[in-house]
Amino acid sequence: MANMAEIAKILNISKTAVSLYLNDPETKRVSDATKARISKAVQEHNYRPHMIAKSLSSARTKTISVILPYNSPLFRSSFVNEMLSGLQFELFKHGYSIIFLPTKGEDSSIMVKNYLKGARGYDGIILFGTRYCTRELLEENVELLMQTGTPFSAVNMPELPQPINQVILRTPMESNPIQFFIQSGHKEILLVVGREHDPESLLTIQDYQEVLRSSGIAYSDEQVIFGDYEYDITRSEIKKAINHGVPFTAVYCLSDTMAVGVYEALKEHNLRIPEDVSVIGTNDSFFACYTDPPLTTLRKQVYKAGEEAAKSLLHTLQTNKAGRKIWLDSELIFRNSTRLL
Amino acid sequence: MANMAEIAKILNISKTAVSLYLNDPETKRVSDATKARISKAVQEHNYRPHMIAKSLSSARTKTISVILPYNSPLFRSSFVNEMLSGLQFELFKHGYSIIFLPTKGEDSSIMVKNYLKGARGYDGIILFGTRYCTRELLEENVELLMQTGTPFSAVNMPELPQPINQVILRTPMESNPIQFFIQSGHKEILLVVGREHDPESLLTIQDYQEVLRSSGIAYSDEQVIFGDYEYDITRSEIKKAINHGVPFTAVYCLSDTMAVGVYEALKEHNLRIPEDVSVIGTNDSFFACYTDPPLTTLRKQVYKAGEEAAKSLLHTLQTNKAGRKIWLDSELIFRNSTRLL
DNA sequence: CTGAAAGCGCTTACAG
DNA sequence: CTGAAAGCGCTTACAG
Repeated sequence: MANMAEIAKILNISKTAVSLYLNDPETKRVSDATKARISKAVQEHNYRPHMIAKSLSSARTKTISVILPYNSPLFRSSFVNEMLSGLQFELFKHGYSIIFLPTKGEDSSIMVKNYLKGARGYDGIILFGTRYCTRELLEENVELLMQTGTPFSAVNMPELPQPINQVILRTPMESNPIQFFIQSGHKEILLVVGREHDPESLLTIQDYQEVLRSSGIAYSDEQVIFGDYEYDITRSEIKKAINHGVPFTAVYCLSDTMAVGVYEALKEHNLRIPEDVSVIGTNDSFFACYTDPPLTTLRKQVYKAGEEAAKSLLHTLQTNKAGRKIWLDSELIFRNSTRLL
Repeated sequence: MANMAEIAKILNISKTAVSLYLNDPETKRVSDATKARISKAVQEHNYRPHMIAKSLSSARTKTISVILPYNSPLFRSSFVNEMLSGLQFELFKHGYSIIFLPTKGEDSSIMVKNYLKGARGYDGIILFGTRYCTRELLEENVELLMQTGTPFSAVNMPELPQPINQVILRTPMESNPIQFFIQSGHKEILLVVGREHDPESLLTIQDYQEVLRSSGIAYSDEQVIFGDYEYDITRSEIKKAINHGVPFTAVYCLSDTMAVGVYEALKEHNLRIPEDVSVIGTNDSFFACYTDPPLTTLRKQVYKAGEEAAKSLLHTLQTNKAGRKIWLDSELIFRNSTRLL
C-alpha cells in the first residue's frame, strides 16, 4: 500500500498538495486538475491515511479515552453500557474514536493514578465515577487529572466543587422513591444501597434520613441494607432482615439487580409483591418490565448522560474552556410492584 | 511535561539509553547507575511516554480495532456486550487497547468497505458479523479485509471457507431446541427467527426443516415467524399467527428478547406458559431468569467467544499465521417455560 | 496555486 | 555499556 510520499512522487507533485487536498477536498490551495489527479491516484494505489502519523504531526488524535476503573470485565453493567451508547453515538457523529486503555491496579483510585502515569495518546478523557470508591479518592483522582491538563468530562459521580465538566444524575423530590412510599402510606421502608462508603450509597442514605425526618418517621439503622450491588448478596441480606424481624412494607433499591434479589428473598418467605411488600428499583434496566411483577423503578437519564458528557468534552476541545455542569433529572416509572397502603 | 529528548538532555545521556531502559527495565544495555538516574528524572519531571510517537516509530500500536457494523448506538446488545467483555479482558491482559472507529454507511457491508478505505492505525481487527447482512456480503467483506493484509479474527458469523481466524458458535444435536421439543412430544413447533435473508436465520431455518424431516414431521411455512430480533415485532407477529389459527404447542426463538415478545403475545391471548405453550429462547440473557416463568434458553458461549477471538488474533500477531477455527458448543439451560407434552 | 523543508517524539540498526 | 543519526508518515509554517 502506498503512502503519501509515493502518491506525490507518482504524480510529480509535493506531499503538501496531497495532504491539503485529502484533508479538505474543498480547499482553494489546490487546482481542480491536481485534485482530480490526486483523487485518481489515491484510488488506484489504494492509499489509506496513516492515522498515527497524522496524529503525531498534527498533535490531534481525534480519539477520546474512556476511563472505567474496574478490575472485572467491562461491558457487563447495563448502566455503564447505556452511558457508553450515548457517548459513542455523539462522538462518532463528530468523527471521534473511542479507545479503552488497559487499566491496572487493585482498586479504582490506583487504576486512575496508573492511568495518568501511563502513556498519552488521546485528545480527551471521559472519567467514569465508580461506586467502589470513596469521595476523597474521587476528588483526589479529579485533582490529578486536572494537573495533567488533559481535557475531560466526569460522569456518574456526585457534584464536585472543582471547575470541571460534569454530568450529574439528580432525583427531584417529586420522583423520590422514599417520598413516594410515604405519600402512599408506607411507614416502614427498607433502603437497599451498595456499600458503606461509596458516595452514591452515602448520599442516598443521607437523603433517606432527611425525607424520613421531614415526615416525622423514625430512622432505624437496621432498615438500611448493604447489597453490594449484587443479586445474591441482596437476597441473603434481605432474608437476614426478615429473620431478624425487621419491619417493612416497602423496599427501595439502588439498582434493579438488587431489586430482583429482593424479589427472590420475598418469594422464598411467601411474601407477595405488591400485596405484602412494595418494591422500587433504580435504572429502569432492560429486564425491569419482564420481572414478575413488572418492576416500578427510578429511571435515570443514562443515555443522555453519555451524550452530554461527549458534548461538553467536545466543547472543551474546541474552546479550551471547561467547567460545564449538567444536571439530568430522574423519573419514577410506575409498574406493578408498588401499591397504596 | 517533559519528553524523552529533554530527559536525556537533563541527564546528559542519549535518548537511546532512556528508551532502552523505559521499554525494558531489565535491559543489560544500560548500567544500573544510569537506570537509577533515568528513573528518578522520569518521576521528577513527570515524564509520560507518547504512545503515538511510539507507535509511529515502532510500527506497532498495541491497539486492536473492533468493527461493529451497526448504524444504531453500540453497547446496546447484551449479546455483543458479553462478547466484548471477553475480548476486552483477554486483550487488556496482554497490554492491548481496544479502539472503536466511527463507522459510516447505510448498511453493514458498506460500513466495512468504508472502514477498510479509511485510516489505518491499529495492529489487528476483530470483525463482528451482523445479523443484518447476507452471506454474500459477509464473504465479500472478509475478502476485502484479507486483501488489506491486516491480521483479524471474525466472530459471530457462519463458518467461512477462507483460511481466516474464526470463532464459530455451534449447537450440537443434543442441545438442539427443536430436537428437544420433538423428544418432549411436541409436533407443532413455531420457529421465531430474525429476518428473511440474514445468515443466522437462514441457517436456523434450514436446520429446523432438517430436524423436522428426520422426525417425520411436516414442515409448514406459516410456522416460521420473522421477529426482526425485536420485542414488539415478535409480539405482533405471534398474535397474527394465533389469529390466523396457526397451530403450535411450542416456540423456539432465536433470541431471548423475541421470547419475551412471545410471552407477551401469549398472555394477551390467555395462553399459559408452559401449560399451553412451551417457549425456548436463545443466549441466556441476564433477564432470562427473571421472566415469568423463568425462560428455558439456549446458552451460547458468548464471553468465551470474545476471549478466543482475542487469543487467535494475538496468536496471528505473534506468529503471522492465520486460519485458526474455533467451535464453541451451545447448551440448553432448563427453566420453567417448557414441559413434556 | 505549489513546493522544499522542518518537525512531531519516539525506536532501532549501526558503530564504537 | 553508550550515543549519533536516520527514519516512521504525516502536517504546517514559510516562501514564492
